[in-house]
Amino acid sequence: MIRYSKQTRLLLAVDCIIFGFDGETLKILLIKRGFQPEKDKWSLMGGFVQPTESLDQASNRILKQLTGLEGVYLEQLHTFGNPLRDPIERTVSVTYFALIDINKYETQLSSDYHPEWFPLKRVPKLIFDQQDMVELAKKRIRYKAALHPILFELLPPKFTLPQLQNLYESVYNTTIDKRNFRQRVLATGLMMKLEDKDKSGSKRGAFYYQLNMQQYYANFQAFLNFIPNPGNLL
Amino acid sequence: MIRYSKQTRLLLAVDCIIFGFDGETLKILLIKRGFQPEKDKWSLMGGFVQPTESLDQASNRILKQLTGLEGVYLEQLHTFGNPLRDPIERTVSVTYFALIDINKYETQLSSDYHPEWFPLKRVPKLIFDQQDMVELAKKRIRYKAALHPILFELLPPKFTLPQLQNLYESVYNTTIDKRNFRQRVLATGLMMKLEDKDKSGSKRGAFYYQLNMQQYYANFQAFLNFIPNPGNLL
DNA sequence: ATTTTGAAGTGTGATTATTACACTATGAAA
DNA sequence: TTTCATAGTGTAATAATCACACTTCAAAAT
Repeated sequence: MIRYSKQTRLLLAVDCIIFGFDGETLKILLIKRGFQPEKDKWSLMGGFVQPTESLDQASNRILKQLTGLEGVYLEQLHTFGNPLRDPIERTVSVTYFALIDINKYETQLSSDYHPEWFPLKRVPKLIFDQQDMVELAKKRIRYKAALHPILFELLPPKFTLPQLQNLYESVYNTTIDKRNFRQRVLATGLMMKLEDKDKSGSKRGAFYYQLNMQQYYANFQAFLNFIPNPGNLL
Repeated sequence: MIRYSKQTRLLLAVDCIIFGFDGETLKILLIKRGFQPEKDKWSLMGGFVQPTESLDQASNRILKQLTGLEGVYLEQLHTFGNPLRDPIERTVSVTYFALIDINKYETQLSSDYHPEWFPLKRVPKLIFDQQDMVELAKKRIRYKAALHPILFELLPPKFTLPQLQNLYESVYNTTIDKRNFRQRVLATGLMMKLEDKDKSGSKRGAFYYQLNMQQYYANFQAFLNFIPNPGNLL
């Protein structure tokens, strides 16, 4: 086999920042690392890129390994390549962030990794430079969600407007006027009102909505304004 | 030395998409590839990541190698890792895009690589998946410039408003009303009007402006609207 | 000297988007 | 039938955006 001689080869890993929303706060899923170094420390779910797989395939594999989920929102975030980030051997890490419906996850939990959900404000110390990865992912999700309807990926297929508002408020750590929020999001035409209500949150019940997938895909790249004064909040 | 045994190591490269603006059109800088495979074909400037350098260091090194420039705008774009993208040996490429002042470049040109500027509409066939890299870079620059004042990086320190407008019009392949454009950009407070004029473009001459760096850094993350209806143009 | 020329520069009114803000409706439980 | 907690609704004021056409300047030509 011909090779590019004299060049250094190195390890390539993929690490996933997995976001979920429990109705209250935005959380990320961490595992207890299963091997040395830093064994049993809290860590992002990750793994080495295998010889025949692409980076997207690797990240999907890793996500499925932990959550059992496929076909979820997964986007490449950034590649971290500081030469000393892994003390054992140089390893470059391509990070992805995933947005999953926390309910779908809970039923298919793979417990090999002792995974746990942590609210973003209470993320434990992480190994290597994973703290930076999480920070960057937080920034990115806020940035992107201010303009594009990605947060729906965190909700079940049927959701209520109060749920959606909670989600936005928790992502941006702010409060939004109910009337303005409803007007704003309904004006996008992304949501269809359903007949039935969610009665879990109140006696009166709140109407369910679901995404209009046509509109969703058509408008995904448009600059939608989901939150007031987004620039102030990032 | 302890290592992660049994994992495959692979080559890591950095490729740079270098943008410049000549006053007329937005261009990228390409080189004739100096080694096999695909020797002498048009290619992005790139190189392998060296054992002791970070990815940012590698991209800066590569950019300097070609242009002689340091301290220019350089941002990580995306990492391409399709296992078959390089036919010789698996090589993952971390791409960066650079925005440079084309005038600064011309004086320090390194000709070892037979570099040439190509208008974005007339980019020749590129090797491997570099076509995808360029497409993505184009999208990213449009996306980002719609919200953040990055295009100033393509202009000399002193520039005129007609120049700036030309730049925006050429990036978005559109025309913008002069009055609205001036109002819009001056309202950001990013620019300071200078005493002297550029007389090269007209008899009357256009006033030079320069960036107010305070404002520039302070407002960089804010969502500024530089072009009308950005969502329609991306 | 006067005129021509070509780009630079300027202001306003109409439309649209955004914001602030407070009460009523519902239905279960007490 | 009253209480309670959350769901749901409208409007007016303000701000942002858009469309649109003429004047100013200074060099070059006459």
